[in-house]
Amino acid sequence: MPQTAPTRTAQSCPQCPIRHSAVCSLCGPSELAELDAIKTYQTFQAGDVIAWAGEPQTIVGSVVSGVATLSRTLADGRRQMVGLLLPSDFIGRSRTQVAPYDVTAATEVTLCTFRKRAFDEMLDRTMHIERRLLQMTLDELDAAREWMLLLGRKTAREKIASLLVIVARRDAALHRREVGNGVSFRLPLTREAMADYLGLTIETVSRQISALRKAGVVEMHGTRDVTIPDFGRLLDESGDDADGGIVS
Amino acid sequence: MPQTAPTRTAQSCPQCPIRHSAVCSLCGPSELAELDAIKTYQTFQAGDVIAWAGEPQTIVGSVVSGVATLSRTLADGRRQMVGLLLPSDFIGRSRTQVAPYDVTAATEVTLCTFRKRAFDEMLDRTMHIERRLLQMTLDELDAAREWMLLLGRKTAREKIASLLVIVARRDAALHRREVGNGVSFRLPLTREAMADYLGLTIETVSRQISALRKAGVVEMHGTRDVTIPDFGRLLDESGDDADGGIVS
DNA sequence: CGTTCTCTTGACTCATCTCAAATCTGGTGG
DNA sequence: CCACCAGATTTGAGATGAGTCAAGAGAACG
Repeated sequence: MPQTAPTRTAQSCPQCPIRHSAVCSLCGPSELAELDAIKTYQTFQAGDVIAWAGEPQTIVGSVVSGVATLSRTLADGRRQMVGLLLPSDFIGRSRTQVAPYDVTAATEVTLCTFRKRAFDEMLDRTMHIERRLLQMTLDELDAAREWMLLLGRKTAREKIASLLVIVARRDAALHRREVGNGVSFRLPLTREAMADYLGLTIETVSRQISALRKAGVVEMHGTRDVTIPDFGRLLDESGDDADGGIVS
Repeated sequence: MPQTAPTRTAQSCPQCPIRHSAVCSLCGPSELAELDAIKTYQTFQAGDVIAWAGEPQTIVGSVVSGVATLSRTLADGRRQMVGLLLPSDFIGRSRTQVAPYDVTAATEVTLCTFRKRAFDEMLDRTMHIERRLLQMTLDELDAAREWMLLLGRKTAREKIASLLVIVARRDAALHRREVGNGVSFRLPLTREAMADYLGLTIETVSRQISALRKAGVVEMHGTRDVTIPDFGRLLDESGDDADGGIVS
């Protein structure tokens, strides 16, 4: 694994793309200035490991752009992704030393990182960061539980369809569009990453994508670009409650 | 489902069994008095539904004794447990209206519930409750992710062994003992609840327990009481990193 | 244009599920 | 105290979805 050193750059908070959804989103101007003083931007290449499970925690900060993954590995090499980190998501734990997960860049990833000590001290002084961190952690917990339902009870085909729904929705949200018939997007994950995400093997992922393609549920252009001609059809395939169930 | 009305009782905070681990554990005497004023104890019978997914949220509070479960159900009835609520765990979400999960009493459960409005106001005024809630939510997130690894990558036999390890550890912690060879405990879950927890069918749960019994890994006395003659052996069967990996 | 990696497809195996029946357990009323 | 019942659990036999192993087809890259 060719671990390249992260690139460091600078950028100011007010025009930050994640200003209104990241851990700093409840902060006022003075708190923002404090954060500004302790932050550094770092960019990682796709495939780079940002943090190893069990190693002392060196990084806390937000994903500014790109996709990173959290994963755990069993002694014999079986691997399960347990989190997907998208722009504005927070990496690392305040007030603890070791992360129990591998953090890996799935695409090129830029992070806004904070000096850990200074960040922890700010947490103690202000309640805005901590409050936002709680909201975000609760959202992560909901996502993790939705994911548990997928892992425990869905078929391979439903898992693939569910993943496509998630990526389509996120992509639409990022571009401030509605998901609808004919949406196109690029998969930010390799087949292997998809398999790790869904608790499947690469071969099964590949077969189920082919099956959905043959059934006309998705159209593939090359191996990463997807078009969904009928989004409702994809939703049906995902196995989720058809009538929306809990609208979120 | 014979839904009995919960029993209401009273108890004072200082001698509360979960005083030092619940959401109130960082609170000082004055905050504790405030909480005391807005709390009510409620007891539910095994099998009672404490909250339905999608219904307006009526309860926020802590589990004082007993075991409750969080679960989600797919349109066609497939069911996955997504959380196990033990004494001191917090039920409900502040500042939101609907819970996305069914909350069910697995055993007789006593809750220390708070008036929602008053509780939310307290959250805004003090930081101790919110801080503790963040710690607890992070712990829940870690547990959820560990669980995802189990659901996505472990075999049925490993899943059963893992569950037994978890229950044995929790039971030992509750009685302030070490887990060791010869530990005994009672399973707080039916076979069906175990199946929902592990993403299996009850038949597979039953078969794997029988297999572990025949292999001498566990001894069963009746259907709920378990003895583990060799805890290390059970750990091996759980598939987790043998050398402890991340010691937590 | 090879080389190398990723992805797809095929053939076969096996773990887990499904359907069905037998057995056990705890509770109830006689 | 015992017989009986309903629900929970165990066990069996067969079906099947996903994994494994192996090979071939595409893409990406120098």
